[in-house]
Amino acid sequence: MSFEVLKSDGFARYGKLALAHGNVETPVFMPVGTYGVVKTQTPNELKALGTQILLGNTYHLYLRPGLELLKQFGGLHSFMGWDGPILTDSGGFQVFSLGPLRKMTEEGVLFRSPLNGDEIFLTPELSAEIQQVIGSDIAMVLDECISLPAKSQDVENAVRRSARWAERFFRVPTKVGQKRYAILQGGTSLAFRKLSWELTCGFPMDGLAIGGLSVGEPHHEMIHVLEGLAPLLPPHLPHYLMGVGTPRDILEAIRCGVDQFDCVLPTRNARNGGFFTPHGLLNIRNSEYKLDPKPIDENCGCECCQNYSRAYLRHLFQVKEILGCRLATTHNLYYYHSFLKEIRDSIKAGNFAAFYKTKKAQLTEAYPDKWERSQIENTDKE
RNA sequence: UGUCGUGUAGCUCAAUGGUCGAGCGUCAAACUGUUAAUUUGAUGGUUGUAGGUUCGAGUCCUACCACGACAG
Repeated sequence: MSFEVLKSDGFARYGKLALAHGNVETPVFMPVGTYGVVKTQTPNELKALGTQILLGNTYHLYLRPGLELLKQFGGLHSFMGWDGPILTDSGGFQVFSLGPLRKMTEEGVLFRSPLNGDEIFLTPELSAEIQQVIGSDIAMVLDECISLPAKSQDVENAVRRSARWAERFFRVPTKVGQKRYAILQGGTSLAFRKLSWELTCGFPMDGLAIGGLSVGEPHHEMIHVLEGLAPLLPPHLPHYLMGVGTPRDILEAIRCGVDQFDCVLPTRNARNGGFFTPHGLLNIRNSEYKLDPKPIDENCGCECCQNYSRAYLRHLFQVKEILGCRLATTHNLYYYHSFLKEIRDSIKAGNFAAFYKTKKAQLTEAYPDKWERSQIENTDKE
């Protein structure tokens, strides 16, 4: 068994995932390193922050540096100097996010490279091949992700096409040591989510991902899907919620049995001056921090909070010095990894339910979603 | 002291005699399997001052003020 649930509390589980490049304790947050680098951080720094496994991207790595170079280096691990586990996304998300630069067909997706306009035809088989050359510990099937809200026919089409692509993906012979995850689609409809599972459950998967969430729907709709899905997810497989999310989203998803997460929020927000704290996102560029000698978070043990004031960090962003991006990324990843560790500890200790209750109250206030924020604004106006 | 030139947003500059704009700055907001150290929005003006010509002046005329260049 490569995945073992060591303790559970409701649907929440603490587990161990054994991969070719080491073991991973779950639930786990996987920082996004699209191009074979978590922007601003070295592998050693990532490890020190508590990173267990990284995410890389098939589509981007295929464009640059390309297969020839990756083959020459024997894969991404040795190329980037990271000896821990790597999960690669299949390029499915780019099908969705690259918008007008692509053309969908049943056979695959025709992309136009944003770099030089070259045509790239990404198929389930090619995605599998690229991920094998990359040498990731976990490869994802190529799926079709759509934005929400969507017409029910479009959601169903995405579910069915993703399943057909998954079938082709799993026909490609496995590479030794590489796990493969299937992906559920279905938008916010539980009926389509169930259909997606029925069409997918026969494939020889090592893990199951939930895709197509956090793509425009309100927080409570995402939670609704996760709650409905929780009893359906096969308990012996690791569950991966793709692209999610805020600390609050993650807490809720773990309650619903999710084991793995990835998200650009901690790293992207960092570069835009957004620091994650227990009290919400702190925008260091705001003038209220101009003279503030306090650290971002007094209770945080990261290098950034141990050594630098808000005033200094704001200064770094004002003058666009790279160190600002670095320190913010350091802080945010430390925050995410520490948060996940707290959750793992609470499940291990058998107190997840109580932990969830107090954290939920805090985070609901600290991280209201777009829909809730507009409610709050309307209340203020009255 | 004289001659010439220049005065428009915090800064650098636009604007046939016909509603003074832009970039940067400043202040905010957004960001969920990264096309993103990005994007969006807001703020910001007695056009150096005082007169004059004109239906109408940032623009033309006069004086003054400030700054710059050159000449003594």
